[in-house]
Amino acid sequence: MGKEITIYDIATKLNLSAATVSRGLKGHPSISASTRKRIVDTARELGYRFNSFASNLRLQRTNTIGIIVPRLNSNFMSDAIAGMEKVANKAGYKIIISQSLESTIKETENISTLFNARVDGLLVSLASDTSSISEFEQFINRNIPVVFFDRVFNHPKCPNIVIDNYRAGYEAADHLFQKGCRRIMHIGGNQTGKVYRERFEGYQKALRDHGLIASEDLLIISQLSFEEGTSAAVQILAMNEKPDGVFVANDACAIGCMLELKKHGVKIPEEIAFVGFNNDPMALVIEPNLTTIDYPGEEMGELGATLLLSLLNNNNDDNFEQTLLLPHKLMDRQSSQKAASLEIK
Amino acid sequence: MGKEITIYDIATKLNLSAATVSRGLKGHPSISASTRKRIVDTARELGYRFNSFASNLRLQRTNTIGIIVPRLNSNFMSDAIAGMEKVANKAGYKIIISQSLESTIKETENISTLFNARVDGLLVSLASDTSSISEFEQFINRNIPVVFFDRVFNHPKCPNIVIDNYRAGYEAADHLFQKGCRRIMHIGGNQTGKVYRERFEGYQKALRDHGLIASEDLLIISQLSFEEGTSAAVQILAMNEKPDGVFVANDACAIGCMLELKKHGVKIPEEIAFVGFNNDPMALVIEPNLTTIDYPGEEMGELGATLLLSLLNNNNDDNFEQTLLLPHKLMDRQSSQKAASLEIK
DNA sequence: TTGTAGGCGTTATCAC
DNA sequence: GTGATAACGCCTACAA
Repeated sequence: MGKEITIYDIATKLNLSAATVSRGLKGHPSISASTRKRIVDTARELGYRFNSFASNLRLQRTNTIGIIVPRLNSNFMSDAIAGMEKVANKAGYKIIISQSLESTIKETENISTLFNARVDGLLVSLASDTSSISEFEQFINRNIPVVFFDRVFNHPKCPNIVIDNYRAGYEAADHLFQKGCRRIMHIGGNQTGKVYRERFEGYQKALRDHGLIASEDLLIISQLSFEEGTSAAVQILAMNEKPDGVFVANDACAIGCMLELKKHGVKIPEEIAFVGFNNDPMALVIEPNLTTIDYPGEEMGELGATLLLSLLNNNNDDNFEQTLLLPHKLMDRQSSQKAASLEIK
Repeated sequence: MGKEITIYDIATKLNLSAATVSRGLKGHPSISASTRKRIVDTARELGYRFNSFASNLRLQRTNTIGIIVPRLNSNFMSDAIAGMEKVANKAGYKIIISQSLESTIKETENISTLFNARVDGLLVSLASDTSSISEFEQFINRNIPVVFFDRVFNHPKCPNIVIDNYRAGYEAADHLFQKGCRRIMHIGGNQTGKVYRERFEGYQKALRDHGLIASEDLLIISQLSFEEGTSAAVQILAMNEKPDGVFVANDACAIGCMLELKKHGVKIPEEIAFVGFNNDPMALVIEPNLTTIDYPGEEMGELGATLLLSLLNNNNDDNFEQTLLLPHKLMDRQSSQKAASLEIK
């Protein structure tokens, strides 16, 4: 409640002008060292704090970047955000975070909040059923950079940071084939966005390449929660011709499914082999360990933030790669698992 | 790059004053419905966007709350933050998040960043080795509310939101005793802050109450990572007199330890029983499922944000409970586990 | 119901 | 090396 100290207060006390104080505080070269020291000391003494609004208002920028994600509380997202925070913080930027909770409506609200907050740029992973990015036009039209990551949307002005979900899906299914599976099932996510659709398409292609059919019976689409994994297992148990391999588009769901199958005596991977996606810590806990696609969250966040910052600083508006592919990696947990079980004996 | 539209542009276009436009946009009662409509329509037409700095500068508040946490990417934290975001967003507040990465130095930097960003209030979970909160005095002195959660610090002006770690530690150890354990080990975290110290003290008390000794041999202090769980297992395997029960102050570490012990043929819980802490999703994946202390992250976040907002709006500066205890719950996974293993047979 | 005027704190420009 | 001034866009007492 005590009145805030401004540069005028410092100026008055030192018989200087506010302009000089401002320059002194900023380390402007034209201020003598002794004056600068007096200014800085007095500022501290009086308990001065910089007023970033006034500065923002004057400079027309905020040093803030906005982040919109579907959910904050997933392993991948919190890693990604941790990476962004690191990079942004080091560069003197603050981050404002909001979550859409997978709702396009809430996403739209978040967009306009961040728009009004005048963030300097935006890092976005879309809600799963967002099918248009017209809401982002207001940013794009003003040359405020928007970078999509993970759940992306193609737009000539917006860089994308992703992994090659198509190839990863292909590799996952191919891996199961190489292990001898011939009835390979897929449990996939919402097909509105690109991510899960591409994983699915990669899976289909792998099956075709091996002369297998990706039949409808071998497909379940869900929200990929742990619980839906359990339900999927129930469906599998009821099937006449069971799959001998399952590629699940995320680990939590895969593990829910595996646990339920194991509970009913299904041998994994002998009877049904699994490949998941995300390399969730749980994948190393379940037995047998889950083979999965590793996918660098923190790195993706760092890269996204770095890219956004470079867009902010240079004006090379069109001088970027449209799509940045980060390497993913299939973590084959079979071999290590066999080694582990040998050790136990 | 196109010039920003201001209320003056709208005013000019409509032959009104800026004051009227300002009021119209805010829904001020003294503006006629028809005028308001013309204002709002014109604003939309011209692509006006509200300038929150100018408003902030004028109103001396930001509608922003700052959050400082040790790490963003833990289950508990991302739940807690998700809860805060929900509440804050609903109340029209933005959140700015920063992580200390368990470093008191970075924490101090974050504090001053948020101080300069002039957040209206602060939600804080401290770095594990922070032992003084003098850095927060600048907020407290200005009556900017600071609410601590999880990793808290007692200060007459700062509410704390926690669970009863002492009791939880007591219950965990007591549970092991009830299951028949008599050499009960503790793997605890950094003892600088209150959280892990209280869990440890609760454990000690339980042992004393049952006539057992909490000997030094039965204590390991670590950072509680998964990997340190593995190392702890190695230590246990090397012990002459092994424990028959272990209370670990978090699940990740407990599970790292259990997996390694299982790899070496130790039967869990028959030879060594475990109780963890956090109710991490992994606890339901490991076999046998891990008995653990459940601890509501999202709720704690919601409560923290709600409390902070109430402090912002009322001026009941001293009219709050110093410490809010949230209920925790010991999730006994033994019984369900036995049921599950029966089913499998 | 609407308008006038001044100020929130900083910084860039121009002058000295 | 330092100072005076105006401007950033909004809001609110006060006046009409």
